[in-house]
Amino acid sequence: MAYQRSALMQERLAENRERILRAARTLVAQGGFREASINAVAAAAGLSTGALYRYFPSKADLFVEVLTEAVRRECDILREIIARPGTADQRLRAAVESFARRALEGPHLAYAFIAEPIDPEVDAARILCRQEFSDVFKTVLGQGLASGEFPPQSVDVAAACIVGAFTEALVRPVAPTTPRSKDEKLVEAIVDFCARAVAGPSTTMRPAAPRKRAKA
Amino acid sequence: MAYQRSALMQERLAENRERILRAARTLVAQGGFREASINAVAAAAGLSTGALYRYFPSKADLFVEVLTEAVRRECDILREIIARPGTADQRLRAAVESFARRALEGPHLAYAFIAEPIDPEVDAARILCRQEFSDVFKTVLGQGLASGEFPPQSVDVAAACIVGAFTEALVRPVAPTTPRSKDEKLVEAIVDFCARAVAGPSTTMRPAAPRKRAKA
DNA sequence: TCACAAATTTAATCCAGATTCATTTTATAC
DNA sequence: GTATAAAATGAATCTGGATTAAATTTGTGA
Repeated sequence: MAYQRSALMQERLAENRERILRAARTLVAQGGFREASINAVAAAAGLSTGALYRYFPSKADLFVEVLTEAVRRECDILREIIARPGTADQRLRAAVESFARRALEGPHLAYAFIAEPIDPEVDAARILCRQEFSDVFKTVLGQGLASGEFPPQSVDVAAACIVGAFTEALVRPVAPTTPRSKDEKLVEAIVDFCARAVAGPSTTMRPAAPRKRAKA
Repeated sequence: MAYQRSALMQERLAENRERILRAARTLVAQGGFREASINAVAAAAGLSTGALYRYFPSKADLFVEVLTEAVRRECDILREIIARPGTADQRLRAAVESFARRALEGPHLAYAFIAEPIDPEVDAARILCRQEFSDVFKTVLGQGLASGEFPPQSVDVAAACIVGAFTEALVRPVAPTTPRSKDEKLVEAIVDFCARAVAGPSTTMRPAAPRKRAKA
C-alpha cells in the first residue's frame, strides 16, 4: 500500500515550514542576514540543520522566500493606502509614512530586505522586490501627474528616489540609538522631503542647453 | 651596518603599494567587492598573495584605505563645487549632477562605496564616509536655509535623502543597459528631484492646487 | 666575492558556514 | 505486533577565500 501522510502529519510539516520561515525572518530582524545562518535558523525553529534541508533546497531558496513574502505583504499594505481617497499628495505622504514607520520597527529587517547582499540569487530576487516597491509609488505619482497636481517629472526616477531617500535616511542608523521621540521627527522629515520633491515648483527653469556646470 | 633601502627600491615599493590600491579599485569598479578577492587583487597588481600582506595587514585594511581614499577625492570635488559662487539651488544642483555623473561612470564602484557590505570593519569606515558625503550637502542646504532660499527643513535628513535618492536611482541599474542618451535624462531627473525636494513649497501647507509648471 | 636583511613566491593552513549522509527515530500500512 | 517509508539528527564533509609560513630570490653592505 502506498504510504500516505495523515492530516495531522501534513499539518505538522506545514507548521515546521512556517516555523522555519518565521525563525529566519526573526533572526534577520534581529541582526540582518549576517546573523541568520542555516544553523541559527534551524535552531531557532527547533529543528536540526539537516531537517531544514527537507523543507528548503538551499539557503538561497529559503531567503528568497522570506524576502518575497515580506515584500508582498508590505506592498499590499502600500497599495491599500494608495487606493484610498484623497489627493495624490496626501496618499503619497501616507504611504511613505507608513513605510517609514514600519521600517523603523525593524531597521535590520528593512535594511536586509532593501539592501543587504547575501547571495547572488537572493540579490536577483531583491531587484524584483525593489521594482515592486517602486511601482507602488509610481502609481500614485502617475495619478498626481495626470491630474496636474504634480509638476512634470520622471515618475520612474522619482519613485526610485523616494525609495532610496528613505532607505538612506532610515536604514543607516541601525545603531542602538533609537529614541522614539527622534523617530517621529525623522519620519516627518522624510515624508516632507519626498512630498516636496514631487510637488515642488517646476524645476527645469534652466534651458536644457547651457550647461556650464562642473564635472571634474 | 644597518640595512638601508636604496631610493630606487623605496620607490619600487611605494609603486607596488599604489599598484595594489589601483588594482583593488579597478576590480571593485568592475564587479563590486565580490570580485575583489585578495588573490584577484594581488594578481591584478602583478604580485603574489603573500606579497600583498607585506603592504597591507589584512583585506579589511586594504579596502578601508581604498574606500576612504576614493571618498576623500570625491568630497574634495564636491566641496569645491559647493564653494563656487551662485545660489544655493545652483550649487546643490551642480554638486548632485557632478556626483551622479561620476557615479554613472562606475556604478559598481559607486555602489560598493556607498552600500555594498564586505566586512564589519569596512562597513564602519563606510558610515564615516557617508557622513562625509552627507556633510557636504548639509553645508549648502544650511546656506540656502539661512538665506531663506530654501523653506524650513531638516538639513540632516534632507542631506541623507539626497544621497539615498540618487544612490537608488543610479546605482541599482548595475545591469549592462547603459546607453549614454538615457544617462543624460537620468541625471537630469535626479537633479530635479533633489532640487525640488529642498526648494519645494513649505510643506506644512498642502495646497492640492496644481502648480504652475514650466517645460520638462 | 660573502653574509645577512628584506621581499617574494608558492603552497599549505585555517575558518566559517553551507551542505550532505549514515544513523536513528517516528509514522504508516498491514 | 512487524516491515517499510518518511522525517529528523548531528557529525562529517566540502568549499571558497583569507591568512600564514617555509623556501627562494633579490637587494644591501662589507
